[in-house]
Amino acid sequence: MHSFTEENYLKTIYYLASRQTGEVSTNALAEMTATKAASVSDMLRKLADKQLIHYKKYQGVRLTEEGERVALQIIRRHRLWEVFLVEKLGFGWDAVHDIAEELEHIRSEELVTRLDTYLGCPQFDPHGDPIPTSAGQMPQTGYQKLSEINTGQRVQLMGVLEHSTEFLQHLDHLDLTLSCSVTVAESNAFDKSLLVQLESGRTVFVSHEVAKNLLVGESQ
Amino acid sequence: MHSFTEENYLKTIYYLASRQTGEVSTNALAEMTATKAASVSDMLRKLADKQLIHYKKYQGVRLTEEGERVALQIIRRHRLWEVFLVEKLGFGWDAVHDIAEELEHIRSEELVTRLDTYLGCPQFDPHGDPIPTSAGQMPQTGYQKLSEINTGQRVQLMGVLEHSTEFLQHLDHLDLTLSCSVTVAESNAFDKSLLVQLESGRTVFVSHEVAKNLLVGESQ
DNA sequence: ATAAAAATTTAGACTAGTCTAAATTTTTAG
DNA sequence: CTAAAAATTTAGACTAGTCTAAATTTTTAT
Ligand SMILES: [Mn+2]
Ligand SMILES: [Mn+2]
Ligand SMILES: [Mn+2]
Ligand SMILES: [Mn+2]
Repeated sequence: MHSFTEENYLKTIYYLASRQTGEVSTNALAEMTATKAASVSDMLRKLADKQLIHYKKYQGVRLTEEGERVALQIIRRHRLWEVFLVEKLGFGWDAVHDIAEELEHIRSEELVTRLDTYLGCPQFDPHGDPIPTSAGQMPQTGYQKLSEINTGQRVQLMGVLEHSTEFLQHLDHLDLTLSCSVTVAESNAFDKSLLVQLESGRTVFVSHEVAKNLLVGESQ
Repeated sequence: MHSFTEENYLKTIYYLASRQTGEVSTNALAEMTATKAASVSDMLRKLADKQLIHYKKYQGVRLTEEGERVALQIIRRHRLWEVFLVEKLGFGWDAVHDIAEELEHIRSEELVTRLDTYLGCPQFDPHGDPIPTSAGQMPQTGYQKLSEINTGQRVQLMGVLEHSTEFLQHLDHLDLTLSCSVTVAESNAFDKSLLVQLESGRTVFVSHEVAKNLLVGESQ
């Protein structure tokens, strides 16, 4: 099948493509995978040979249908394992990503099927990210960033765009957990920071940097 | 830390050493790892450089204390994952070995600790193999081979020495499951085959080849 | 429109792990 | 004790994935 490395490139291409329009650049991939552009170029040629990406030299890449299928399968595994680690083993949501990065490469269709069933076919991972279906579809969510919410509106915290341990621990510190309801009490015009009221009545200060990385949906 | 490949060599050295006296030979390792003797020689030099094995050229190898510690850790992970796959995900005991071969290399101390707790700190894997302790001790079991049991004796099936899918499915077919009690009804002097009586009263024919690979303990 | 800057690819080299073929050491048999 | 056989190691080569430095292409700015 495909090597760990190939799987990781495909996943990264999918991720970068989902956050922009047009082709994904060599440099963006190099930064994301913590390698050099020269190494990325080599790998892109290989992935193109295997028909996993569309690639014209100097023009960036995008996934083929087959490439996207593989990418979504890896993302599905990653997110299912994250659910397992949090729901069954009791890990914190800030501690599971790196372990899932390894578990996602275990090669067994049967394992994924059984794991999914065992977990009750979850729709979202511990960070609110939707879990691709076994048929290879990425469920769409209509969430907005907290930074785009008007003052006075009440919304529910549905996901995060940043997955670093530091960021997630900061949210824990602020008592901002997934699915909690919050009201935007004040918006500071100068630095775009927010004052946000929790259900408990307590208000917390949320910087623009943080608000940009929080996904929210209609309350209730 | 150590690469997958290094971990697999250490595990294999441990396995071969446990089934013989004296040093493990290059050829034995080559056969077991399905590589060539030349490749094994290269790797042995590397493992010796890392102080994981005692190695004198042409004289075979044995694990150092550190090498054994690493080997036991991998075996512990392998067996805990096998318990998970059978007990939690509902896999058959004949289907878990290959998946565990991959899962055993996931690098997280915390993961193993939590998995162990989650599984209720099991002492044995689905094949009756003892699970090394977190302190790095391999529990000793005083089992005998079914092929060494005298006619008329009643014993309990405690483990298997052969882990192939084919062998395990054959046992399923014979209704020989772990912890079932059996009585040796007849022993055939010519081919050493046995007639064995199950608790149900039914008798099954067990070839010497099969009996050699079944571990039994005192009944009850 | 062109020159400088930025992005990308190519060239050549390195490591881990593997192989075949050849050389060396140990073991076995006579 | 010696010669053949068996086991093991060494030599040289290959692949996947990576790197640095150099070459090439594209983009940007005057
Ligand atoms: Mn993750
Ligand atoms: Mn996640
Ligand atoms: Mn096994
Ligand atoms: Mn086992």
